[in-house]
Amino acid sequence: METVAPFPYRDPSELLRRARLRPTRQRLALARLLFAGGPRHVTAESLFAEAQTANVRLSLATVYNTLHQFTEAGLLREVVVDSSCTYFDTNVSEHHHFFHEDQGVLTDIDGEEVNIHALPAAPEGTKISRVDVIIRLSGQK
Amino acid sequence: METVAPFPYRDPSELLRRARLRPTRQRLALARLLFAGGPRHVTAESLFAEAQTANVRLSLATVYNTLHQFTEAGLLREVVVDSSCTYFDTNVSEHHHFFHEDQGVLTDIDGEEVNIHALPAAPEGTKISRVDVIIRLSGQK
DNA sequence: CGTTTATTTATAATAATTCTAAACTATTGA
DNA sequence: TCAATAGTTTAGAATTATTATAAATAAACG
Ligand SMILES: [Mn+2]
Ligand SMILES: [Mn+2]
Ligand SMILES: [Zn+2]
Ligand SMILES: [Zn+2]
Repeated sequence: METVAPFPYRDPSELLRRARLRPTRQRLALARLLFAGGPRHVTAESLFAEAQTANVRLSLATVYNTLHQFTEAGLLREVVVDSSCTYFDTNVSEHHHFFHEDQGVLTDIDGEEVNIHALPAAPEGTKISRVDVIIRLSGQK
Repeated sequence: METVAPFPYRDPSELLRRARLRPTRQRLALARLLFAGGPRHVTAESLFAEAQTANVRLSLATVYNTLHQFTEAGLLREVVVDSSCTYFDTNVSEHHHFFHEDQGVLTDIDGEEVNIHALPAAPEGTKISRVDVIIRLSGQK
């Protein structure tokens, strides 16, 4: 019986090649951390800490550079939920979020679980680049 | 024929009294700027600039203090759309936003124009404190 | 009034992020 | 294989929105 992996694992080198980014030690390590498991949400600081723990030696500046390069390449997307800190999401497909305000944690909501009925038209001369739905939660767990 | 004001004008002194904040020159001036016209969205910097132009002498620290005090009193609400800058909204009733990304401008969407059908349940032990819908726009106007 | 308490503000501190420029590394194509 | 080139990393400085500090000022209250 075949099981479908919970997340399409992408070979880090392949991924960097496609993004036209040189496969440096730092980028490979970050790609592994980001994409080897299931979908996740990180901040520059959280990913940096994780790299340290995994004994990957790199600078925080490289983490920022890489997160932005990956975002530009469409491998990540930014989620704005907190004005003091930028979150990056490895799930780039259309979906919305719970934001656990007490813990500063983002979790995904399945695409079908939020249904926006009656979206207003974009004003003259503009086009909708994205619709973000953030359900802010308070309380434990 | 009576016309309904587009926004319930609130007497600044009355407003401060109800919020249990002393009616200082600075707060009165900011309350006037914020609530005398129609609903609006400001940043600390934009409101500070406006005060300067109106020859109200106050410090930027007072603008920040006042925006937070007004928010705590329920006269304003924060809107998170841009990780580099905090927006405050004089419209505290339930509604959603267009965010004009090129200009950094927020505009209101009427409550009825967005209809979320099928909102997921809050995870165990949490409660929904707010649902934010941001329609991000690119392009002129 | 005079005393108490809240407010304002200049200024310093903080913190996330970006910038700079020098050192390092991957790629390329003779 | 190797030098030249172009891209990458990084320490450290700079930036920027925001918050903290603490002294001066103003409002409230009896
Ligand atoms: Mn952070
Ligand atoms: Mn701002
Ligand atoms: Zn997500
Ligand atoms: Zn609004």
